[in-house]
Amino acid sequence: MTGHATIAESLREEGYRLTPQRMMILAIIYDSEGHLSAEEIHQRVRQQYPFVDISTVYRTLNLLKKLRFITETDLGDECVRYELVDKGRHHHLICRQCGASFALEHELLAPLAPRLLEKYGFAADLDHFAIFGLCQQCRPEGPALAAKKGQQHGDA
Amino acid sequence: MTGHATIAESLREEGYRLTPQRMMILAIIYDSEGHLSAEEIHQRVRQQYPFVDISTVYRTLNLLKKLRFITETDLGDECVRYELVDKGRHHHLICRQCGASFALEHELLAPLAPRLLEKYGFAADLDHFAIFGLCQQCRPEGPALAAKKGQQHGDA
DNA sequence: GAGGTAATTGCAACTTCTTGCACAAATGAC
DNA sequence: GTCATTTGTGCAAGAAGTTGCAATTACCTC
Repeated sequence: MTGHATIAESLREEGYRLTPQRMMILAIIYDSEGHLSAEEIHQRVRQQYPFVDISTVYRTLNLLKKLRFITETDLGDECVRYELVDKGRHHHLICRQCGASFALEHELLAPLAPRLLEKYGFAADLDHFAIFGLCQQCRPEGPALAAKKGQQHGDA
Repeated sequence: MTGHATIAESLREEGYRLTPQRMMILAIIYDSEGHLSAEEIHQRVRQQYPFVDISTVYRTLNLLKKLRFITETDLGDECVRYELVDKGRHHHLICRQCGASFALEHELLAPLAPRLLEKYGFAADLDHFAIFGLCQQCRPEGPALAAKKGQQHGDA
């Protein structure tokens, strides 16, 4: 059984029906390397089933999100993206000035979970965070030691 | 000079104009205790200036957000809320099952910033996080030791 | 205080995502 | 395989937020 079929089977075990639409959306997310937007998923689905509606895509994404098979991450302006949870936990550092995005391995955030559990009894979903800020290039006291202060090399 | 007037002055120093609309929106956010939605802000503004458009509210909120006078936080479904940054940094633990929200003091998250700066040269904006997960009541191995397993006391 | 200029606003159209509803189809029983 | 049940889908309308544009107005200079 291939990867997305495993998730599909779990869906069915939870009492949800396995429709071709759901299978296709799962397969597309599974096969994709990076993060997909709802619109991208919709377009790929339509290459096979041209009559699938965008509302079905959103409803399926919300279901998969609720069951925690996928994560939804807002990677900056106009970019909500979806990805399988178990494709490896990772997070993003996103520069609010230039929009650049950097990967952040899970290890740096991981210690937070046990501390939240211990202190608040709260089991945090640290699946896929997007942390905004300023990258090295855009910090005023950045690499060139404020030589470019006031300049921007882009705008998020 | 009252609090919101200080921010207004900063706005002007940055080259932005002080319009009555902006002053009012600032005053409303400043005077409010909790987190306000765009719609709430719009309604309060209209009590004084009935002709202010919702788009002006959104544009002003986006400007204040860009200048980091306010934070925008998604506190669960259908709830994007705005708050002054310097009213004290705090974060939220939000239960995805029952929707309950718990305050999280900044201290627990604060150590992250220097580590991101050191390791990635990234100056993170750790202003106002919303961390989703399961609260003590909703965890299967929660307070009553799995007695209520399978039950939900609400739905986010 | 008057005038010029460019930022800001209100309006309307638009995009993105959600929801209600009637019909279609996945599942389970026979 | 057929039938009944109940979930899921497509469509269209709606809610939330954004954008283009002409008119307004805050701010600077005189």
